[in-house]
Amino acid sequence: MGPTTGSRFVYNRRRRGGRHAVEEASDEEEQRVDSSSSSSDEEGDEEEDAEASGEDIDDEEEEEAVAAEPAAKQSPAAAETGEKRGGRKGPISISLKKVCKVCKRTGHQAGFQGAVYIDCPMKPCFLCKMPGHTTLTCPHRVAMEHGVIPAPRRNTNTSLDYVFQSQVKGKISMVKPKFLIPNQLECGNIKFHQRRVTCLEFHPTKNNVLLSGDKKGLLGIWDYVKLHEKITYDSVHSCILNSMKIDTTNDGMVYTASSDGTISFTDLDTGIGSPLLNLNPNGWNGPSSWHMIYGMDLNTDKGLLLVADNFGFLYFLDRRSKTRIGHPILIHKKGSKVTSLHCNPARPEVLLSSGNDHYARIWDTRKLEANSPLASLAHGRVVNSGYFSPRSGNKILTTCQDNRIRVWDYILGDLQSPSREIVHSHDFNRHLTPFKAEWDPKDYTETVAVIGRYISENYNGVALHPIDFIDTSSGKLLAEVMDPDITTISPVNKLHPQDDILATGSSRSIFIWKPKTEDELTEERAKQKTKEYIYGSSSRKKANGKHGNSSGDDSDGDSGGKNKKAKTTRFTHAVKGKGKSKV
DNA sequence: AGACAATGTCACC
DNA sequence: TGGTGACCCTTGTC
Repeated sequence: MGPTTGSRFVYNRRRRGGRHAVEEASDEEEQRVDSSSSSSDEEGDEEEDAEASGEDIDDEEEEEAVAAEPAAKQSPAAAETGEKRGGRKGPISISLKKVCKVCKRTGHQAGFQGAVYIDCPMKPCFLCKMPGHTTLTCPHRVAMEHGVIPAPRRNTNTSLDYVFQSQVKGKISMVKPKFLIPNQLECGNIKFHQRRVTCLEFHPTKNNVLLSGDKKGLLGIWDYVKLHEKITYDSVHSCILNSMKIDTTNDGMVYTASSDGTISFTDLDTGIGSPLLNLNPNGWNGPSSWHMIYGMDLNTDKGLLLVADNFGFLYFLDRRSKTRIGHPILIHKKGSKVTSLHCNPARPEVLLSSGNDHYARIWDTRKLEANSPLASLAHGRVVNSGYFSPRSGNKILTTCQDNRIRVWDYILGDLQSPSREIVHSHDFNRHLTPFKAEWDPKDYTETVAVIGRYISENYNGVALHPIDFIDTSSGKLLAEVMDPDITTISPVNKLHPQDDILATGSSRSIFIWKPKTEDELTEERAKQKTKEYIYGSSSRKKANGKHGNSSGDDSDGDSGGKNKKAKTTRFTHAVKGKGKSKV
């Protein structure tokens, strides 16, 4: 992990002003992280399919049965023949016949072949979850729309539609502003964090300043124009930093919510903070009593900080007196995590909560009691996030682990079922920060949302996980933003409140994207017709094959399984989605 | 290059 | 209801 030695991660291919763009965490920030730092008492017992995951395709069929020692890997085949896990007495016969690592049957193999992932045909589609086809042939993947299911109650010409037309549409511009997709990697901060990035927030007044939090509780502050100006504070929280909010009355201060059960109010210049709330005053007494805070939002009208924990309760904090107000109120199923909170931008007393109980709920915080939501929006699985639309507050956008993004067009209307369900791959949650679709705060029409994609696509022989821009009014995929050097998944994405800038948190790194310049656009127009929306990224133009996973990696990093995918160049199909344009 | 751990949700008992 | 084990495209370290 040599510090930077000429990090070959030179990201500003465009060399604007010759800045060097990518830096690694500086020495003093870099701490040795040993993998046994957290309790290693849960010893891994997942030895099973190590063998089956072999990816080479040479066809040595069957090899000898072997007498295994108790500690040896248990053969999947043995597992299939009813050999009990853990019952490891005596010799076990192991057949090394190639089996599918997913279903343990022979005759097919799931896994990456080059940059293409071959599904196990025995499983339902990984994307839409329906049986009968695999991800590769899923209609939601093949269709340009990327999978929109129109809701039953669309365009019914009822009085509700009339209300919607007159009240809502009247307030929002029908003329789409010129909208550029920030699809060009401008710069990156590699391994700025010690653990995966969990949240990002642009500073509302200090231009070019990005705040970031990670799984260890580290708070990062980075000026991405002055690339070297970056600070991390590691004493603010002791574990996952789940949410951040800059104080609206003092923009030098930030509220942070963490799985350590505290809310901190921290000075951005000094890193010195005071705990506003500690839900674990008695320390660790086991997981059943440990409070974690995920959802947090500020009601600027009333000067209230709203906070919710992993047991389903909502807490109020008075911003000025820094004290708790009232009792905690149960807003989701008792014992279940509240994943996000959002105050309506137009009516701050209206709150949207999302939870692990498969519901998003709307509340009136002025008369809040348990079991008194204004509405409960049912979802198929855990709801990762829910947001009101950023201007009118009339729409709702939720991200659910059933691989669907749901949109409600009008909160005063019938909320029984969503106006739209958009199939989108984002259901992985175990080792990644949960994906959250977020509105573009600059979009007056309140249609564009951004969300990272879990499932990979083969781009010129490289398996990449794009960041998707989605038209929530139609379900259309507006743009897939990716770069061949970013081979990791990008679950955390934030659009700048004013500028055409996208910030991405991917693993431990942070990236900044900008739209192409006018010159580049002109050049591109000459080549192919490009309309209002700009698709694709430089990656398309890069020579295929060579790619380079993360740039031949920065001397310490991205080695491992992912590279296998990235380096393999056998499959170099045409790029998917090329030439898409316009909406 | 390959093993493995970290770790959230869900089905099942 | 609480415990347990399984889990399809991870990521980074050893």
